[in-house]
Amino acid sequence: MAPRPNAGTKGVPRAEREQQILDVASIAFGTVGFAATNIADVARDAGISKPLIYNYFGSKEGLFAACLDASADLLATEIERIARGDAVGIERGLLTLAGMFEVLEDRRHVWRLLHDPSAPTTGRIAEVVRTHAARIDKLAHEGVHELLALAGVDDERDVSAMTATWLGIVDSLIDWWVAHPDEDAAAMTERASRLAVALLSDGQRGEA
Amino acid sequence: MAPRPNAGTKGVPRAEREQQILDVASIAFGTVGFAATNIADVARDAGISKPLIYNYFGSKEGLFAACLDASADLLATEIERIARGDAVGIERGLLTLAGMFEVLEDRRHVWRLLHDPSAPTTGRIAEVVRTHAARIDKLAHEGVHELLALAGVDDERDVSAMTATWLGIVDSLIDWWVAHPDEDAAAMTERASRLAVALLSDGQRGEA
DNA sequence: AAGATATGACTTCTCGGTAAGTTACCATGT
DNA sequence: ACATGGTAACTTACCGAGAAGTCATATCTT
Repeated sequence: MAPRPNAGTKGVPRAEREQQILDVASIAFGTVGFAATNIADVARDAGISKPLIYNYFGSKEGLFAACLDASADLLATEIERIARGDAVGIERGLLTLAGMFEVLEDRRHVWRLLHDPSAPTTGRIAEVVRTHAARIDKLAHEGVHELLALAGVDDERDVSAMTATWLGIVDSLIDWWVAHPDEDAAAMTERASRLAVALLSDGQRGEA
Repeated sequence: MAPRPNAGTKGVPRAEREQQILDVASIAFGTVGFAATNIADVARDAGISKPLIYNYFGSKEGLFAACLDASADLLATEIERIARGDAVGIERGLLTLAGMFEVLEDRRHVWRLLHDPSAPTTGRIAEVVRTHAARIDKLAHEGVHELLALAGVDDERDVSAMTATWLGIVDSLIDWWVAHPDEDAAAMTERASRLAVALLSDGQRGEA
């Protein structure tokens, strides 16, 4: 048999290697989505071979699910923590954003995995996504319900639409953040506050 | 040769057939994205065969580009029309939304084609997407710049982040609309106004 | 006859996934 | 000290499904 010059262990322990792979994969999945992500590319970018990924994660779906599992729980837990606080309305929203920026600081793209339309709608991925997304949606809905109640709006469809909008706002701020890597979590938090204040300032009143 | 029972014309003129295909394809691309869309499925759903699609649109990319071309121009033109009006701030935003709901009434999913991360980033698609997206982004940026100026915010990054957020708001409202097909454009417009008023109401002030 | 509308069957190629083997490390017995 | 064997970390080379894209041909209208 011909020798295989690159075979054999490189002495990197599994846990560490898995993390490297997850980092690269999260970026790929988060950037172009599940369907457009190529496992061979992920392997190349992670500096290892394709079978190692399959050895560690089983399948493309398994890899995607692992990316989510590694972070989504942290995220939901943080949001729940803030929900237990006594902030309401816009204040709660801004606090939540701050918490999310903190948690996502080094894994910004993970957020997008929760809303990847090209991800499978059946099987393990769907289940994992649904679980995490439902947890977050529930909290968002609760917060928005509170916020709208303060303004005298109670229609369930209004709350539903506003919840979707709130999640969309989070989406876009995180997307913007991904596009501006020099910004840190604290700066994003300040920026978000500044924009909220500007929107609610006297200049905007009475025009709607 | 054995006869091919389904071959031959069905008497549907090209223009009409193209529109049928575009309708089906827009939904597919808009729902699951470019990469996850299967041309054979599109053909089946449109009630015709795959080669006809290739005959009319040349390639998967050509089909995607045609979906955009058929609608994005209408959309940008409408937004430009509103931008030429004298509305500013939130008011301009709401008017723009109303115009978009009107234009998108029967082609709601098209909006998502403009932000499909799984679409190719080179070639004709990229060019078409960039052209249309740039046109809309420019108007959004302009409107947001105006709005923030009213509140005394001038930082370019703030404007940039707020523009992204605004587009995200539009995104999510349209997504919500897609998920609630019974709602018509007028109802969406009213809903958006109601939510804007609620957000800017006294109940929310002084908390940020 | 010509040209537009249409399709079944095919080719080609990408990409998820796998089989089988290679190298390094480490524990144990002598 | 050093063979021995077990295990973890790794790769090359390949397979097969399925999807993009094509070809040759058929049917309808004028």
